[in-house]
Amino acid sequence: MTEQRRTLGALLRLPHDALQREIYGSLAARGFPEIRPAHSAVFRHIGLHGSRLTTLAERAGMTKQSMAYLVDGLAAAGHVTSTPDPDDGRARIVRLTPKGERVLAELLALSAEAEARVAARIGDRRAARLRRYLEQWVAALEAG
Amino acid sequence: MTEQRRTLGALLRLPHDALQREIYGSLAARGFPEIRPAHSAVFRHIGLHGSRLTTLAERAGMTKQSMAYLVDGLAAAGHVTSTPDPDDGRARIVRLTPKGERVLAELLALSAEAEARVAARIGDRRAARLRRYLEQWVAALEAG
DNA sequence: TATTGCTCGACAGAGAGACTGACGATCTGT
DNA sequence: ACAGATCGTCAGTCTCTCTGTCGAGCAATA
Repeated sequence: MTEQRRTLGALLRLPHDALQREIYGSLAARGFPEIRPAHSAVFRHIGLHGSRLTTLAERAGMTKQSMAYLVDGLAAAGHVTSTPDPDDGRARIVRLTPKGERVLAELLALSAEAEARVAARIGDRRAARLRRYLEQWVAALEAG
Repeated sequence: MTEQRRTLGALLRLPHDALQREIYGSLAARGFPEIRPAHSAVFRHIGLHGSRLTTLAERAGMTKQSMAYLVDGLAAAGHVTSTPDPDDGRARIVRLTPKGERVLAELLALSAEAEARVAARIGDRRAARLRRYLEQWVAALEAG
């Protein structure tokens, strides 16, 4: 059983990858096989009434070009629309379609279900603490 | 301050990415800019006396071709060698060079340093619990 | 021993997802 | 009115992963 010590990086990556497989596997089974993990950058950051491409890119921490690539894919599959901004001739507003909103809802639900399964495996208390510590870590990161 | 609830996936991904940036940034600063995160799949799984390509691929959960791509890069930069297996004419044994061993040592050291910084930010006790809960999660994953 | 089937690693090709650089169109502040 | 900043796009590149195919070598058996 000589448990070799894993790096913290690996301890984050392994559960993350498992979570991702679960969630996007279920999403595919529920009728959205075209949604890939990278698309979550759009769903996570898009506003209720739409957002600019540049805003999305900024929030997701990626280039406009990369975000455009993701948005194009989602637009082709009918999950978002991209319409001209009436207030700015250069800009376009990306909005979720009803189909896209269903996907977002599914993603949030699947995420919650996955978290509940984790709680079932390691215990409610521990799962709650795990979340809290991660939140604190993230807060520290964001503080600088 | 309307803290919106993040998914557990995001709470794993954000610290993971930050950790990765820290570690590979420092590694570059210490003279190994050619080592990229994907290469850790090799360093993490290679045995003390070398391993077969197929074994590495299996352990890393990727195809032989993908592992060969990573190994080729490391071999070109002098971090590993790939020599014929005397016991099996088909196989080749991938081994760390002294340079590769230095990289492995740096990676482990940088990982430990990063973990210590986390402990400094969220507290020793919490960091220890965080690691323990993640280990339990991973153990549960491996159990099936 | 000869054959049959499996395994090892390589070759070729593809695709996702990120990047940089350059650019025309448009907005904004002076 | 103009200079400079910003919006999104076009074109090209790179990393990292995948599939499919294949020749060479190993192992078990008829």
